[in-house]
Amino acid sequence: MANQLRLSIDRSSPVPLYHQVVQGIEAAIHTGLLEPGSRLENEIDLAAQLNLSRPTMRKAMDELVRSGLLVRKRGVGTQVVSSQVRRPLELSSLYDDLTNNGSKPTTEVLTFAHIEADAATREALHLAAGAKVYHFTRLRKVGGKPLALMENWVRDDITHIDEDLLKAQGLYGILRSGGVNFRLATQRIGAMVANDYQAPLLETEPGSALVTMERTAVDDTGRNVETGHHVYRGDSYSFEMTLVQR
Amino acid sequence: MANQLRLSIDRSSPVPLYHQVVQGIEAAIHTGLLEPGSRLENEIDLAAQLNLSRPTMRKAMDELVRSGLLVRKRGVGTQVVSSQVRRPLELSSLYDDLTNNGSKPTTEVLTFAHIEADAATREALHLAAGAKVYHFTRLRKVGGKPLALMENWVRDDITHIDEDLLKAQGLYGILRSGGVNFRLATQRIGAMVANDYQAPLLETEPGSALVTMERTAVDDTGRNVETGHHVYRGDSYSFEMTLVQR
DNA sequence: AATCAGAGTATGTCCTAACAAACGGACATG
DNA sequence: CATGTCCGTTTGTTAGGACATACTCTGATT
Repeated sequence: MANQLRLSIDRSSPVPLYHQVVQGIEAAIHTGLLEPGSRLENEIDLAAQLNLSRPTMRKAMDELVRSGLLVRKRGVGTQVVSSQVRRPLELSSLYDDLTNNGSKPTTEVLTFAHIEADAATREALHLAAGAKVYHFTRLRKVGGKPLALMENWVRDDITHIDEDLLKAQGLYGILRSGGVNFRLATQRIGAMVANDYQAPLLETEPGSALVTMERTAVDDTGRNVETGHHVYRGDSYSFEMTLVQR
Repeated sequence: MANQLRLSIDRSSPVPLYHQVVQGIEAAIHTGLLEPGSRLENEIDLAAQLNLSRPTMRKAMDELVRSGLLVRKRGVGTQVVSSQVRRPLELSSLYDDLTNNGSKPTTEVLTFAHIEADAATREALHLAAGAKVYHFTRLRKVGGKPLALMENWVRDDITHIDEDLLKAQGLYGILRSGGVNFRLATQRIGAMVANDYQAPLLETEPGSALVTMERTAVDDTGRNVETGHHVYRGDSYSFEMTLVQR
């Protein structure tokens, strides 16, 4: 089979070598140079061809296996699984997802307040009694069509937030500009039916299906930065993801 | 801070050393020995204490970072993020999840057939025209209460399937016994409202919220083994997951 | 001819070693 | 006093080697 992968590695680039390999193989798979089901050469030969050490090559393949593009079998070899693997659910905001997608989302800020956190919020954000948070609800539209109704609570000791900022960009963009490095988030996805408050805002009927998401995000210092409760129109939004066996 | 982690490593065990470290640290975090926010000793000292090399220690920490239990920062150190991290959504069946949870699910097979695959199924499973598949719908209950209504299509060239098998165990269990090694799955989660067919089966009202999931699973040979469309009662099921920034 | 053992191959695990880069605090300088 | 620079600490990247283990295929044996 011996696919000729003519990857080029730039050793003067600040991008780590293993990551250059990841990008190269990803590109080869997406452009169809490496077809699903085809076998790659063995790690040692590939490493030798690129003048890389085996650990570096392995680290690259590890990432590709984790992301679901490759499959390894001991004693057999490494195989391309699929060309159309979705990126695993990313730690990104809806706003980022939409703009990356070429859409132009708009945001309406329905309510905005700087208030003392209630018990549930203090619990979610690990705040002391009396701490204050930003609380706001937003309506996100794409192409003039409402998509999501979002309610969030954000610590106020990170960066200043106001209505104008929220109108102009996504929450995660604001927080990142404020120096937050997100590390992980826990979220829960479920379903509910639209109530009399949600339905007119989302321009749908009470009783129609909504996808719900609750999320709490943590930054690299271990602070719970943000928690939110979002609902999406069920007829125009769903969560797509790839699960990889480990 | 210097937390004393008294892990023990068994070099005669078939369990890889790095995985023993993962298990040890996981246990320490869950038992509260390592509190959220506390800093671990640096990699080199930890490795030395256990008589391990630094790469081995790093590989263990890599896994813990990926799973969201730890956070690393160059020049600073490694920190415990949270003790209550959910396992990332696993490549497992609902049946496995429930039995691991201590519940005792029951399964009713509503329909069962061995039929020629329609166009959508051939597309999803990458089958040639005329290929046959198993097609069945099941109702899963826990504690006598209906939870999920599941419709699946499965290749017939893997292992024999019949109603009795489906009644006794989960689909993934059957397929695994038949020699299938699952590698990855793509799935989509959304919402809908119960229709007149679903509602009575799930013992709920038409118009109530349902969580929907569509999934296609791939095994280690690259075959698309199974595809399904499931609906869950929105008031008793949701998907929980942890997203990790990479 | 069927079955089993072994060789070959590829990934899995583990080691030592070194340098790079980012972070934070201490210290020196204006 | 404020600011910038340097340095120690810690993680990030890369190399090269060694042995273990699982799988496949082939050849020998029964």
